[in-house]
Amino acid sequence: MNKRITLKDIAVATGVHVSTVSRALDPKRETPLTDDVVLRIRETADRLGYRPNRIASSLRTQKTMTIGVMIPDITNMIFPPIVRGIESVLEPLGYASIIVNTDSQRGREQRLVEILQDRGVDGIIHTAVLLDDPTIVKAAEAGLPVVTLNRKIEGTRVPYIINDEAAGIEAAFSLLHDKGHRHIAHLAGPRNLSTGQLRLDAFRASAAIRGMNVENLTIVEAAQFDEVDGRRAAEEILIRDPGTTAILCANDRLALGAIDHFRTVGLRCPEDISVTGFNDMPFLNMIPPRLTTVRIQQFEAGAVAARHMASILSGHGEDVPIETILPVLLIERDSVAVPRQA
Amino acid sequence: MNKRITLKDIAVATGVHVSTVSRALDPKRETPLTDDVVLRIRETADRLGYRPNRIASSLRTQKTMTIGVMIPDITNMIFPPIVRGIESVLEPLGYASIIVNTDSQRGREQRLVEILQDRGVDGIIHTAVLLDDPTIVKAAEAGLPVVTLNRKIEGTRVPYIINDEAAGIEAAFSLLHDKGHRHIAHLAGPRNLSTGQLRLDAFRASAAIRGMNVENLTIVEAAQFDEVDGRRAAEEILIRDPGTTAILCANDRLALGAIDHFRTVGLRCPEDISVTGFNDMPFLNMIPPRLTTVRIQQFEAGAVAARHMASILSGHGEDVPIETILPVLLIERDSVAVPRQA
DNA sequence: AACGTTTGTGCAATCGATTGCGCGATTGCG
DNA sequence: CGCAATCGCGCAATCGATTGCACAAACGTT
Repeated sequence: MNKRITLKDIAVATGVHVSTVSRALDPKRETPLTDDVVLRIRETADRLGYRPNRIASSLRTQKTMTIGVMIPDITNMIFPPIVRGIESVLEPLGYASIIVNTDSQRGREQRLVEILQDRGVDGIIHTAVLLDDPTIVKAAEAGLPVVTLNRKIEGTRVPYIINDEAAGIEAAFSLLHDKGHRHIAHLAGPRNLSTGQLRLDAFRASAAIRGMNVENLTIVEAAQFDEVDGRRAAEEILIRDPGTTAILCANDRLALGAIDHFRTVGLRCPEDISVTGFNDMPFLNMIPPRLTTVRIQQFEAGAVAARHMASILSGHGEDVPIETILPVLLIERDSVAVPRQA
Repeated sequence: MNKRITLKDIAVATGVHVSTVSRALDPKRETPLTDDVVLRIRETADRLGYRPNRIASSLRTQKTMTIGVMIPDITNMIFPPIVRGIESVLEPLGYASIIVNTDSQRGREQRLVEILQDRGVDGIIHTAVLLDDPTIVKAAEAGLPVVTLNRKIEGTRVPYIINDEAAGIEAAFSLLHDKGHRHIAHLAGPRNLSTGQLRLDAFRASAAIRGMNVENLTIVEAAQFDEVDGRRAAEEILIRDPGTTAILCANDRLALGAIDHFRTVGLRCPEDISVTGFNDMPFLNMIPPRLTTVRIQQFEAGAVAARHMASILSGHGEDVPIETILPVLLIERDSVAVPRQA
């Protein structure tokens, strides 16, 4: 167990003071040093295999070069690309990230923010889902750099990156409407999640601009963004309005569940009923009927968030826009057709 | 920006020395203290909202309560459950984890180990894939606690957790053989990845115990564990042995690719050719034909690895077994049938 | 030649928590 | 009642890197 090399070791080896070694090894050196000394120090440093102790450095400088990444659940397939997007930007800059899963639980989220702060993260990238979580807001107001994904925090200067949910819903709605659908139901996500609420609002807006009576729309809210609730909600939609010819779902998994329910009651998609999803998750194009859906830019969203965070941390916080809206893309596949009796 | 509370602040507030405060707040206190003092300190501590500075603590104790988790790629769906399994154990114990993606690149892996060591991680959990990566071995030999997943490191005392790959392959082989298949090909994974090699070996073994000529087996190796290579390799298998009635694939994605290729050449699965996968990845049961595959315990594997790591870190390293083999489960679905001309 | 600048380096404090050592006070025992 | 053992707590060093300040040497100026 050979001891780690420290500045002191190098200082002794070269016969200078540790402060000089520190300065010689500092890339953006403030104090002038003789080239000769710098060279000698550099040389012995990597001859001895010196690796700076980040802990000590962090203690002194109050910077850990670590950022916290809060996500609901890494096993949800839409998040890994976001994480990689973040790291694609932050890792080259020397930052490491601590990823925590909130499981969308308020209490847990609060504890995790504390944990991250205890560890002295330089900032937090927060892929929010809960519509109201005061913890992260408080942290931001206390001066911790925060960037959020999918979530606007009103009344603060916290930058946020969101996908153009409204445009995505509108594109899907437009497609259904253009095909001739007039009985379009919405299988909504949980209203306490930002994406659930936003997509619901967008759905109503799309209906409204086409002169449809917003009051009469069939809208059923799922409790979870999963297949089980998709099935349940789809069943309820058919009960509430048997004349439904198309269902615009708040995400792919709900759509998959809905289609599965239709199968059990003998309805075929898209012949009997059209369905659209949202997210375009991996392998979706291998599950029949290949779902028409809206693709969002996950990797890019993470990368943008990370770039903004990096700007803030390097003191250029004023350059980063409060709002960044990423474009989405309608992916037409096989789950939409003209309504049966048009 | 209100300053953080430190031990010194509490010391001043209660009129004792910081060392006393430190001891009073230490749950496993070595030095005896008056209950009164402890109480007063504890009380003022959380009145002031004290949160210990882990950085300072780490510097002094040489423990960061952080472990590094190295995985090939978090966007590969089999890894998120492993990560959650790890965290389910480590987080309650006060550990945080830094997750890094190696992308199965040797050079990258080496840099990442260094990065983790620079950050003073207390240990590394390494979900290995590359069959030979000297970096992690060196780190382990240098005294860093290491536990590996999916990978045995010969000649060391590094504990490893593996799924019972051999049993899984044997189960799949046995199923195919029992159905009457005698021309069973293997669509192997990359040989430089541990799972690729292990499953290939197991395939040969299964064939051998049934008296089949191991030399004559049709085995094609994919360069990547993905659908594209699955298609390519499947095509080659049919060229090499048109009489093939079943293909045992080294993982699900290869199997999916293979089936896709069969579709393009007019072969149906399972009517014309049977296929098995490995891993039982999410949503696999929604992709037709529902693949018969071998389920591995990802979450549990991560949890076990974490438990072993925790044991080592708490000084009970001698209690952890070098080898842990997790059972697998054959999941029979629809991609296997009796051969066409039996 | 005298004096003010620069220039290169050392000194020492600092970040906040931990911990071996030791001192004074209390307790126990004979 | 005296001495030793124990107890409770303070002192100060320590972890390793960073950085404001001081200081000496070298330089330039008049």
